[in-house]
Amino acid sequence: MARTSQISKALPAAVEEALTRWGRNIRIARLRRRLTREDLAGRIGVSRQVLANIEKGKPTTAVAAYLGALWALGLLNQLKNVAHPDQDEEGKILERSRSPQTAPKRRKMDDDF
Amino acid sequence: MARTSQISKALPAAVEEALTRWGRNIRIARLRRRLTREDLAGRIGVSRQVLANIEKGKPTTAVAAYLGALWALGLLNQLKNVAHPDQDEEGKILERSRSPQTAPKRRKMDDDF
DNA sequence: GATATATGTTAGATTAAAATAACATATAAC
DNA sequence: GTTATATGTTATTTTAATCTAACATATATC
Repeated sequence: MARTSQISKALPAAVEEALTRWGRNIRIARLRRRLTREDLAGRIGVSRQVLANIEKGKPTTAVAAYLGALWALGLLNQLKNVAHPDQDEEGKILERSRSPQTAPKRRKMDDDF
Repeated sequence: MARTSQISKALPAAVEEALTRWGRNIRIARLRRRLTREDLAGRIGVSRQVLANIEKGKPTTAVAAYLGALWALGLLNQLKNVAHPDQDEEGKILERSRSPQTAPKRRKMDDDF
């Protein structure tokens, strides 16, 4: 990315762990399918070095490369509901704790989806 | 990333959709928590422009920025088992279909975890 | 009306991500 | 042993992601 963000330079442990595991799992899925790095990288649309970085859990790699790997492996569906509002229990509680329509504090694009 | 990968230039529809939804959900979670872009961006460790890109689902943004956003919102746990081998039904079938130890086709780092 | 705040948008500079290539190593097949 | 393949590793070049900053817009508050 260049000018590497703070987040990528000082990774929270939980993020680092998630990335490491994610990469490891992608590697296992690739090997199970008997795909070489070059094969899978070609299907994803990245160089084999980038796929190597993904399997290492490199934080500065583009999100599309990671998702592309999952996609090429047929595992993307698992990500569909990440951060889905219905599953955000804390967010739901916070929202409920505010008087339903009494808070005129800047509405606008709360519901423009 | 620079020299933008193929994957980021010609996104598979499923990946684009996943990213768009992901960004949208992050935005909703942020608003529910009454956090400004600047606030959340600060907690993540990115500029507010990068957070804006995330909420738009930009494919070339670093994966750590996306995961950092989930982390800062307390939603990272949802990602823990992405591509987990135990949940990779197709991969498990493929592995089982190979005679257990009869295939000497390059073993080596199948199990170094 | 005026003010403050959040977000949208743009521009320039910095810096490293990604591509490509070459070479090394390790295993499998012969 | 040799050959072929997969992966690891390094270097160079290209390119754009991120930062910072400034300005515009829209809403909320006064």
